[in-house]
Amino acid sequence: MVLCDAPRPRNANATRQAILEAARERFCSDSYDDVGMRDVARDVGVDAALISRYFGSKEDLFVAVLDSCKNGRDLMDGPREDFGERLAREIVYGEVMPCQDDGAGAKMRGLLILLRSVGSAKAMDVMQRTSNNRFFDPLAAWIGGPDAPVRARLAAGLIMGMAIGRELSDGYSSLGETQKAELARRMAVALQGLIDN
Amino acid sequence: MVLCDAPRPRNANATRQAILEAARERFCSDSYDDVGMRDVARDVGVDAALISRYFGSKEDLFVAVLDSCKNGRDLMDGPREDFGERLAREIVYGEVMPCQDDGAGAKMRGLLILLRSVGSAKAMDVMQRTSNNRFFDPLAAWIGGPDAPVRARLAAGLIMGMAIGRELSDGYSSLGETQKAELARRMAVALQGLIDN
DNA sequence: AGCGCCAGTCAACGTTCGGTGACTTAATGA
DNA sequence: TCATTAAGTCACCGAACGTTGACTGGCGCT
Repeated sequence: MVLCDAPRPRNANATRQAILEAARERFCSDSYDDVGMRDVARDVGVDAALISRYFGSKEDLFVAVLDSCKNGRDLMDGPREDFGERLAREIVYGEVMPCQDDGAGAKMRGLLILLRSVGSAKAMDVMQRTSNNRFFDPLAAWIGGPDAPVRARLAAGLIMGMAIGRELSDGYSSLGETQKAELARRMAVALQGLIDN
Repeated sequence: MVLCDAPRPRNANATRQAILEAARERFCSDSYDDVGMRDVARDVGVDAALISRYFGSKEDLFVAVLDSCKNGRDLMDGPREDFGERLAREIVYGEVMPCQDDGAGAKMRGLLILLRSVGSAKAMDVMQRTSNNRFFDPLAAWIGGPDAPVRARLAAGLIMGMAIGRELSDGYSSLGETQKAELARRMAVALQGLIDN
């Protein structure tokens, strides 16, 4: 999305930041393979060569984007007894997708980016590292207790799977409003059970 | 995997079938974008042009592969009260990945292929159609009852998410044997709860 | 044996990709 | 005002992709 046709003021830091944000937006809505350097460059209104210059390689850009996202830890702030409901609401209703700069879904952004690029061989290394450091491990630490790693995997699995199912089902568009509410309710219960139990 | 260096006997049907199987294997272990026509062709020991000739386009080949897989309905054969445990075992332990021609994971193959290519923009259309026709809908029908679609989404979500988590965690290699068992047990319980409840 | 058909090959096309190095242009300090 | 530095552009590379059309060679039929 080109925001302005006027020539960008020559400010390396600002441009670098703009590239990072454009890339973040792209990686939020397309997989690693489907995001092209030229796409990101066009969004910023800059030549693609500049991205290589600032960030090195595409993979480095991807890492920088992931680092720029809020830590997965933020998923868990809020009362523990609401965890399931908060997450379920965030996934079933629209706050996940849009990926605005500071929207309600900001805390989901890192996870969303990871989900988008699941299956991309080129991004696998980065993904595995990041998903552990930023998502599984914090979640397990937050859950606590002896079986925390196991329960974290389960909770994360349900969250990821539902987010993907949402993609596959085009935002659960085939479900009516009451069914959607029921889906959110049931997901909240299941999720809460996974971390409480 | 080239099985034989001797020139393939001139049999269009057999060759077509061989291409289909090689493609199925490829799509099982790599995403749509990461599977190249030349890769498949090399596996069969045939020129890539032949695939275009037989199947039309890459997307058509992908559709043909999905059609050649067992219907998702097969996931559900077996006693209903074992559903959770069967699926959990299949996902936590190794039967999903290998994707041999007639292995125990054969019934998971269609789902696995779908999961691999989640996120690929080029495969999205096919994926959405297939995942509904072959996976969500049969599962909902099997579950039955008023909230079947909702519960099917949840069960499918957990299954998909755990399968993906398995990818991200390199086969849950960081978990010990007892933790793995605990993971399978908890997943079985959660899954069973989603369809029974 | 000769012929025609068809499975399969080959070389090439046009595109797109990520990345590089040389260039131009704008801002800055003396 | 002018030279220097850094920001940004431009043309291009080599590789990979899916796909095409012309070609080749072996098989079966008469």
